[in-house]
Amino acid sequence: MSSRVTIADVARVAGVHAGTVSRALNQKTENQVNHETLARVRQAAKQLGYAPNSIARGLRTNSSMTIGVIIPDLTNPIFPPIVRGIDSRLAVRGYSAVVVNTDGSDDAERLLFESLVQRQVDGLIFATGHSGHSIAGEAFDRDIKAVMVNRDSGGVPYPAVVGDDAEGIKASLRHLAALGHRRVMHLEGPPSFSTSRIRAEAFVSGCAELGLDGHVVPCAAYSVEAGQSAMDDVLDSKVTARPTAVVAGNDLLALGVYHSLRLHALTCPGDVSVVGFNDMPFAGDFQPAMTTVRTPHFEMGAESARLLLEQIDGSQLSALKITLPVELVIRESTGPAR
Amino acid sequence: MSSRVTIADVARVAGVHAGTVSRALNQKTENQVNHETLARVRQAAKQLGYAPNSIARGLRTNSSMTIGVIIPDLTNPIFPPIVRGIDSRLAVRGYSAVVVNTDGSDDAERLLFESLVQRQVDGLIFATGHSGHSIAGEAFDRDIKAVMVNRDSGGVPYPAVVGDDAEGIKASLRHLAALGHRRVMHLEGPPSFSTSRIRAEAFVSGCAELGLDGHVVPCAAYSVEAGQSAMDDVLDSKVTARPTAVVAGNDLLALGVYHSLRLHALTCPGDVSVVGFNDMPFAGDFQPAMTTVRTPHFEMGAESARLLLEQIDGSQLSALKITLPVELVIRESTGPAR
DNA sequence: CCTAGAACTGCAATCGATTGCGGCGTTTCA
DNA sequence: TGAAACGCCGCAATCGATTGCAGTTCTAGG
Repeated sequence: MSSRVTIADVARVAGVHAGTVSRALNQKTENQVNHETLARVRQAAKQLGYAPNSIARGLRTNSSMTIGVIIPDLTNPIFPPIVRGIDSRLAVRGYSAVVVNTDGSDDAERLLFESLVQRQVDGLIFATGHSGHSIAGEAFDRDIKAVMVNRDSGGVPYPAVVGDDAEGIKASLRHLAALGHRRVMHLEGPPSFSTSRIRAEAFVSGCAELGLDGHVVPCAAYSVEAGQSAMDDVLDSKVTARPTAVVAGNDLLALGVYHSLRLHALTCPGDVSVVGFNDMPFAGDFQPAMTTVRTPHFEMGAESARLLLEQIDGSQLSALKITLPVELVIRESTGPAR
Repeated sequence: MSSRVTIADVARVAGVHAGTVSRALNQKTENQVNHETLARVRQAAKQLGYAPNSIARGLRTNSSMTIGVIIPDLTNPIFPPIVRGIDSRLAVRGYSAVVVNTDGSDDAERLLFESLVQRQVDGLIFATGHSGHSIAGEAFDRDIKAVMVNRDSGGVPYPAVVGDDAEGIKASLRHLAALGHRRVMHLEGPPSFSTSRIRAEAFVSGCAELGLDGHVVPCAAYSVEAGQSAMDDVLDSKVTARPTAVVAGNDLLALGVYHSLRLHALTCPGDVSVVGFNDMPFAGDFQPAMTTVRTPHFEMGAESARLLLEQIDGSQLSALKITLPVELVIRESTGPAR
C-alpha cells in the first residue's frame, strides 16, 4: 500500500547512485554531496513524491522512531493530558507514541511490554503506578531505555517524573485546618501504587504537624465505585465518628464520596468537606465544584518524554527525578467545619 | 537495543536453516515443517528467548501491523473511549494503534497523515470531523485503506461508523416537548463537522414535526468557551426571546450553557432546560446532572477497527455505513417549562 | 609538473526476516 | 520396478534504506 517510489527510483531520475540519494536526503550527510547533485536529487525526489520507507530505514539503523507508552487506562481522565504532553515533545523530534492500556493487569502489562519490545520501540514510558510485579526491572536488565511518569521508580534506576504529591496533601490539610476542621479522613488508593503511599504518608505527617485527628481508609481501586464504597462503610459504621472533611486519594475517589454523601442525605460542603487530587478535566463543573490539587499532567508527560529522548540521544541525563509543583485549587466542596 | 537474538541464532542452535525457522514459527507455514524439527526449533527459540524483529518482518511482508488513528484532540473526552474501542479490536489481531492529534488544524492533519503513511501504517482511521479540506480524498486516491468514525465519509468512498445523531436530537426534542417546552434553541457546532450539520438538520425537521418554535445558533467550536459565548450572546440579546430549552450540539457546548446561565443568574432547569450530546464521562456528575444523548463511543471505535481489518484482509466489506443506536439519558438538567 | 589531500560518489555489504524454487529422500501406485 | 507425487528443507533473492570503503576527479601547494 502506497509509498511505491523508492530511493532507487529517485536515483534513476537524478542520474546518481542510491547511496548518494540517501546521503543527499539526510540532514547529517547532505554536506557530503555536491551542491548541484543535491539540488538534482531533491528535485527528483519532489517530482516523484518520494518519502522514505521508515521500516526499511529502521531495519538498517536499528531504530523505529517509536516510543511505547504503557498506561492503565486511557479513559482515566488524567492520562490524556499526560499522553499529549509526551506527544508534544516526541512529535518535534519525529517520534511517535504507541499507547497501550493494561487495565491494571500485570499479565496484560507483560504481554504489551513484550509486544512493544518486539516492535523495536526506541524507548518506553511507564505510567502504570503498579510497583508490584512491575516489568520495569526486567526492562532495565534488558538495557531498554525508559522513564517513569506519575509514579516513582520503585527501586529501578530509571528516571521518574512526578508531581509534588506530599505538598499537595499538606496544602489540602492546611486549607482544611484553616476552615476549622479537626476530624479529617484520607481515602487512600491501592497500596500497590507508589502515589497512594506517598499521599497517605503525607496525610499522616501533615495531620501530626497541624494537630489534626487524622484517619486513613484504604480503597480497593482509584475509581468512583471504590470511593463510594469506602465512604459508605465509614458513614454506616457506628464505631468511627463521621469526619468533617475527607481528603481523597484522587478526584475519582472524591466523586465516589460525593455519591455516598448524597445517598446518606448529607451535604457537601455543609456536612462534609471534600478535597480531590489531580484536578481532572471538568472537576470545576461537578456538583459541588471540586476543591482539588492540580497536578501538571501535560508537563509531566512532556518532561518524561524529554528525559527519554536524552537517554536515546545518549547524552548525560539532566535529572534522575523531577518533581513538579502542584497547586491547591479551592472551589466549592470545602467549607467551614460545623 | 534489546532483541539481540535473531532467527539465525535459533537456526544455529536448532541445527536447521533460517528459512526453516521462519516457517516453523509462523502459523500459516508451520505445517510445512516436520514435527520433530518443529519441536526442536520451538525449543531453541524458547531457550534463546527469541522474538521476531517486526521491523525486519515488516520490510519483507510490506506491513507494519500498525494502524494510524487521526483525531482532533485526545483530551476531548469522547475520544478516549473511541480509541479504546479501536484498540480492543486491533490488539487481538496483533495490530497497534498510533494516535495523533490535529488540534483541528488542516496543516497538522496533512503533516501527520504523511508521517503516518511514511511509517507504513497498514490503515487509517479518521476521527476528525473536518470535511473541509479533508485529506481523506487524497488518501483514497493513494489506495490507502481507511475508515471514518464519528463523521460521515463526506463523499469519499470509505466506510463510516456513526451514531444515530438525528434520532438522538429528535428524542431530545420529544422529551422537551413532553415537558411543555415550545421555544427551543439549538447550539450548532462548526459546520465543517458533518455531525454538526446532521444534528442541526434533525433539530429543524424535529421542531417542524413537533410544532416547536426552533432556533439554531452556530458556535465557533465544540468547546465550553464557544458554548458559553454563544449562549451569552443569546441571553444578552434584546431582540431574540430567551428559549426555555437548549439542545446543545455536544456536552461541551452544554457545559458552556451552564456557565452562561450561572453568569446571568439563571437556573437550570428552572429557567432553562439543557440537553447535551455524547454523554461524556462524568456528565452525570455535573451541576446539574446533565440530560444528554449517549452515543456508543467504544462500540463505534470497535466497529471502525473491524471494518478496517476487513479491508486489510481483503475480504468483502460487510457494510459501507454503520449507524449505531443512541439513547437519551434523562437526568436533572431538563424540567417542565415555566 | 608532480603529488598529497580533499571532495564526491559509486560499490556492495548489511540490517532480519520471508518465500519461490528446487533438490533430495521416501512413499505410493500402476 | 519405475515414475510420479509428496514431504521436508536448504538456497538465495528480496524488501528499501544506510554506510564503510575505495576509486575518481579536482585543487592546491611545492
